[in-house]
Amino acid sequence: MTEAHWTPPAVMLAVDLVILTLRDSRLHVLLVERGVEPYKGSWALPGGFLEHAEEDLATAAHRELAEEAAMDVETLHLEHLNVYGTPGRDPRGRVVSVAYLAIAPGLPEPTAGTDAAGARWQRTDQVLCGELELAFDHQKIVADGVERARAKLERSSLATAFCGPTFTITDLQRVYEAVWGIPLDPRNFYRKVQKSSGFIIAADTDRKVTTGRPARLFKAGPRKDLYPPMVRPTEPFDMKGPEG
Amino acid sequence: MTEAHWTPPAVMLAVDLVILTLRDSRLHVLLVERGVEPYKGSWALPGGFLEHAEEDLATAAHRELAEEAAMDVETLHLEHLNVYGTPGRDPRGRVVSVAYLAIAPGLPEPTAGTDAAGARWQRTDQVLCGELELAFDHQKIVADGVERARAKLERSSLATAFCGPTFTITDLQRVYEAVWGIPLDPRNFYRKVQKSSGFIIAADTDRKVTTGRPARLFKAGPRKDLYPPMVRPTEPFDMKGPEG
DNA sequence: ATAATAGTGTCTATGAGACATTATGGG
DNA sequence: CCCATAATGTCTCATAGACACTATTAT
Repeated sequence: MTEAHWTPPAVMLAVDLVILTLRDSRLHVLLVERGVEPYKGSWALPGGFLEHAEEDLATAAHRELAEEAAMDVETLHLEHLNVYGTPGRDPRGRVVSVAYLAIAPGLPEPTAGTDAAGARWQRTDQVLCGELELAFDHQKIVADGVERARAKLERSSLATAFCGPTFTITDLQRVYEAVWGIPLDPRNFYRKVQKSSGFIIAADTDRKVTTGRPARLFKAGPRKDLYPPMVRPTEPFDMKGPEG
Repeated sequence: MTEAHWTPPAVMLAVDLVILTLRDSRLHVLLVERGVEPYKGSWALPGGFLEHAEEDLATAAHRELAEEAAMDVETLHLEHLNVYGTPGRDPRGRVVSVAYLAIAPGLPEPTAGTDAAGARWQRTDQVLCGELELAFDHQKIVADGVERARAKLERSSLATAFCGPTFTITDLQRVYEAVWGIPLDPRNFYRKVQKSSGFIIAADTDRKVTTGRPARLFKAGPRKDLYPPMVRPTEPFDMKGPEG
């Protein structure tokens, strides 16, 4: 706003969604197959432009999710992830995309919506290593989303959101292992989680039926922020590595 | 993108900057006095609209910083903070603002640039408690920026960026105390920081002149991510408080 | 000497990690 | 009985927090 009667340039605003879930003890991300140019036929994150100038960003995110993947999860909690606005990232012109992150328990198999040729769950590790190439800069967006999820497991009780309404402590451990990508000791995990006051509380329902001793069932506790945090192991610093 | 020949609506894109620094061992944020409507005369974060449709967001942020606060800190590292796009947050129409966060050592007293009537450093605690009301939703943006800074001190070596090129361990402690808003034990802090490999390294320059024993000088080490993190004390969870 | 700040040592409680052991179900 | 998984206990080491003490300058 340099001049009095100058009007700011308009840009196209889009939303992109990183929907993470757990399937077969592996972290998956929701992808759609693009039905229109550009990148027609490529896999991409669900998302799209604002419908009208007054549409709320979160509203647009939910709408795109329903349109492209036929998911009407009104209850899905979307969290702002980042903004991707490098000029040239979209061949259609100046598009600034606001990325949202959602994390949820075993979601249903998606079906392609009106705007997409297909929709499916994809293992995040296959996306991160480049085994499957995504449209636009969506690989970077997925990487940011996964890293955010990893960090959130440490200080928040988010992991319980990956599980169903009730779960065993082993179920919870699987979440941490899948998202962090490392194995954890069951005994120590058990102690740590139970000692974290307010994290999980016993559910007085039946136990989980399985081979072996039946496990107790728990549900998410009232605590949202964990203290002390569940610190994830990191390699120590050796004062000479290229990074850290 | 529902129809084939439908074009997305255009929105006005703005950037806002949360520039944090330390003055007199207190956290301060850079504010400008608005010279134009709306909110003319109110204090607000520096920022403004994109100049043209192809301008990069980070470029716009640096430009606004120079225009409004006469700061030509090209080297200032701006980090994406959040997006504020609630319809109605700006009376001029649909404005989506991308907030950036920067953290730097004792910056100079700002001078009002071409677009602002004034510029000054303001204590963040006075902004957060509402003692000074800001334009738009800028109080919320400041709160988000401060919380982000607090969290970053734990896992990154960011605190050294608040200091000059060399600093004493006490200087570093003042940073943590000011940002976290709590006192720390000097002896334990000393041990902890020195044991964190790669965090700080001794500078073989002179010692700091002061009354009392002269202090050793250090400079930032190569390590960017701290492990184990410098966990900030938090009140324990009592299973009944309204929050946690 | 005294004041003032820098830097070190020591003690204790707690948590992390490794791993043995017991408990409880189904074949 | 054996097998599989759940749940608990024990040991050791590292760290956090509290705080006494020594060191080095200026006045």
